[in-house]
Amino acid sequence: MKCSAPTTTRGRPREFDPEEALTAALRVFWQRGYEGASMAELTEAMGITKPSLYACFGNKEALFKKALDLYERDKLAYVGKALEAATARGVAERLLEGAITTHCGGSDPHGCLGVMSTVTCTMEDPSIRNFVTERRIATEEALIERFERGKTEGDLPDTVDPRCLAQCLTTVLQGMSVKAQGGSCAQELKGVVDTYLTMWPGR
Amino acid sequence: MKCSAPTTTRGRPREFDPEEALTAALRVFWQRGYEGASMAELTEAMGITKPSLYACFGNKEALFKKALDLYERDKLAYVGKALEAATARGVAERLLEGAITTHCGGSDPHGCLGVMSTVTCTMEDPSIRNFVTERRIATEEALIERFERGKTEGDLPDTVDPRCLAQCLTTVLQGMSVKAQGGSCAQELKGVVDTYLTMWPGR
DNA sequence: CTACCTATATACCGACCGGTATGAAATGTT
DNA sequence: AACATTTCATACCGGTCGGTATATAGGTAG
Repeated sequence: MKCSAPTTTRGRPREFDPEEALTAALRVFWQRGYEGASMAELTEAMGITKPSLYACFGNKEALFKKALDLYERDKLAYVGKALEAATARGVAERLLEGAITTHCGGSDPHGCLGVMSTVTCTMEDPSIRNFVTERRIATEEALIERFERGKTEGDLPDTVDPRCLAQCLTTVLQGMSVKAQGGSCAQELKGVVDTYLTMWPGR
Repeated sequence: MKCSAPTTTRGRPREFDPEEALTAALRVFWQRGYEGASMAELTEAMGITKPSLYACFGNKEALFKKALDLYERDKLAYVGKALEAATARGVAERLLEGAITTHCGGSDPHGCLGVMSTVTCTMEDPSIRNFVTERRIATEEALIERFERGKTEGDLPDTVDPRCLAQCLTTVLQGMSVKAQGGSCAQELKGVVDTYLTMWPGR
């Protein structure tokens, strides 16, 4: 990978920090979407010129994938933590509250980059679409397995299908992202979460 | 409005049907989004040339608004019908099932044009964003009022807030649109709907 | 028929798109 | 000092974007 710092630095040293630049790029993609983010806007936010960007990150598509990686690692870390909750209900609570703070929080753009990409990249070239879809399916499968475990542990009634319950929860989470992007405030989403958790079956 | 047929037809008659053309434009917007739909693609799908489009519909933004009007009138007619159900649960059932057939149905593009526009037009000029937001809020308010009525009629427990319940339901509906656009099939959404309706409070 | 009006088709506009060629500047190596 | 290597800054590439000027074709009104 070209953007990783080689052990022996030959040639003119790079004048910017790739991680900082990638963080800036992530923010642009986050609020403009993949197509909506222009190279001009990206380079300006990253504080570098286009040739530097292409030399370090490849092209727009590769930059987006790296930004999405960073996004999942930093902003979606709460998902992994949520799966470690003691009960199925605890998992749902942590996911829903994490979604509020992450997608409706302080200085970051509202809404989920993954959801946004799912919606906008329906017709994009398959490379980037598959990249987004894989991540989504992976976390959903992890959630299903967690609820299957919860069912064996008595967290969920025998009547509920763990797969359907997991998909219902992700549906709510994705809907919350839409609402956040549409301008809903954290308080409004809090009401949705509380209502949904009241309806939640089991412990 | 220029595209309405005047009673006395002077000048060369138009060679296309504006409603048919608008239907074709709606389909393009539906699967490409507002920004993703190019004028070239639109004119080709509509079977007319660019000057004809501009003369009849104004510009891209005006065309999109007219298409969104048509969309709500034709494809979202089930929403108005759903509000006429006898009970709050009946309303939810009709909305959720209508969402499946509409957003995951046969020949039409998957997903909801309104949700898609909400997500993609976050940064668009305010004119089109407000246009989308107004529609969304209007239907949400109607749903809230319907659930408030349902609560007085005993459809809902005293413990639930009709506003929060309505917003929770719209969250699920919007999430279903995301899932449909992401490739989920009707059967998968059916599982979500069934699970959610099982959790539904009251009749 | 002539005058007038409107829709059509073609070609074009400046602006922006993602991406790159080019040459100078800055380092390590010899 | 001379060279190899890498980054930087500038200017530029063909293509597409939304939108339009222009001229012609097809109608009604008189």
